[in-house]
Amino acid sequence: MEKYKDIGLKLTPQRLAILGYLEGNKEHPSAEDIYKAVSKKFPTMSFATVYNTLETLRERGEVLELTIDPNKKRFDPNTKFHHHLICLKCKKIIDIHSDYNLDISKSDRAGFEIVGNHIEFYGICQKCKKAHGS
Amino acid sequence: MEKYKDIGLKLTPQRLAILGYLEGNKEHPSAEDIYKAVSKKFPTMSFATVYNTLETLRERGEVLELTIDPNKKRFDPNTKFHHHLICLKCKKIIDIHSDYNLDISKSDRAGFEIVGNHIEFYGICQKCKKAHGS
DNA sequence: CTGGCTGCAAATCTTTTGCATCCTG
DNA sequence: CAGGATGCAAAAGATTTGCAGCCAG
Repeated sequence: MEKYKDIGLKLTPQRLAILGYLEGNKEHPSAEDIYKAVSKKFPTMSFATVYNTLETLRERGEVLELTIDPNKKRFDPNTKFHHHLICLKCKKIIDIHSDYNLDISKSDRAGFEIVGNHIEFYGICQKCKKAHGS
Repeated sequence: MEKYKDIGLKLTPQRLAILGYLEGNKEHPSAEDIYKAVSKKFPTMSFATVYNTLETLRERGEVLELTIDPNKKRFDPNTKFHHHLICLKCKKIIDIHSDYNLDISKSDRAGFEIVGNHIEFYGICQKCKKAHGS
C-alpha cells in the first residue's frame, strides 16, 4: 500500500477501501461492482468517488480499463502484461499469462508504430458448460 | 444484397441504405456514424432503426460488434476472421488478416471450451506520428 | 393482409460534471 | 492551511423501449 503515496495519491479512507477491494482482485470488476462492495463500508460512497479514483489510478498506470464488455467498462488491477479468456455466457474473465510472439507483417502494419497488443480468447466456462441450458 | 433476403430480412429502403453504407466499409463505424451517414438520404431516420437493424444483423452474424472503443460500440461488416490494429490517438482501426497460432496451455484454460479469439494491436498511425503533438 | 419495421419520444444505464464541504499531507 | 478529494445531484452520452402507424412480402 505504501507505493500509492509515492505516486502522489492522497490516501483517504475511501481510497484505501477501493484499493483494498482491488488488491489481488481477479474479478475484473465494473465501477458498479466496486461501488457496491465499497458502499458496505462507506454507505455515503458515491459513484463520483469511484470513477474519480479509478481514473486517477488509470492515469498512474495502477489499473487497466478493459473494453471487453460491450455494456460497461471493467477494471483490472493486474497491470502485468497479460491476456484474457472470456466466457461468452456469463462474462467471467480469466487472466492468461502465456507469452505469444505476435509480429505484424510490414504490409499489414500500414505505417503504424506498434506499441502493444492484447488477446481476447472466447469460450464457455466449465460452469456454463454444465448448465447447458440457455 | 440478395443474401439478406435469404436470412429472413425484410428489405426496407432504410435497411438497404444501412446495408449499402456498411458494404465494404472499413471504417468500423459507430451507430452514430451510421445514423449520420444514412440520415442524409432519410432525414426521418431514427436511432431506433439503426440500432434495430444492427442488432438484427448481429444476430444473423452479418456484422460484428466491436468493444474496442470504451465509449461506444463500433460495428464491423467484415465477418471474416481477422484482428485489429488501433491507433491510440485517433482511434482509427485497421484490419489485420494475418494468421496466428494461439494455443492456450491446459493449465491456463481453466476448463474453458475455447471457441475463438481476437487480437487487438495498439499503435500510433502514420498521420498521428507526423502530427507529433498530442 | 399481417407481422415485422419505422419513427418519435421517453426511459434506462453508464459515466461525467459542478460545486460546496471536508480532510490529508 | 491549501489543494486535492468527497458526495450529492444534475447532466451528458449511448442505447433501449413502448407504441401507434406503415409497408414489404
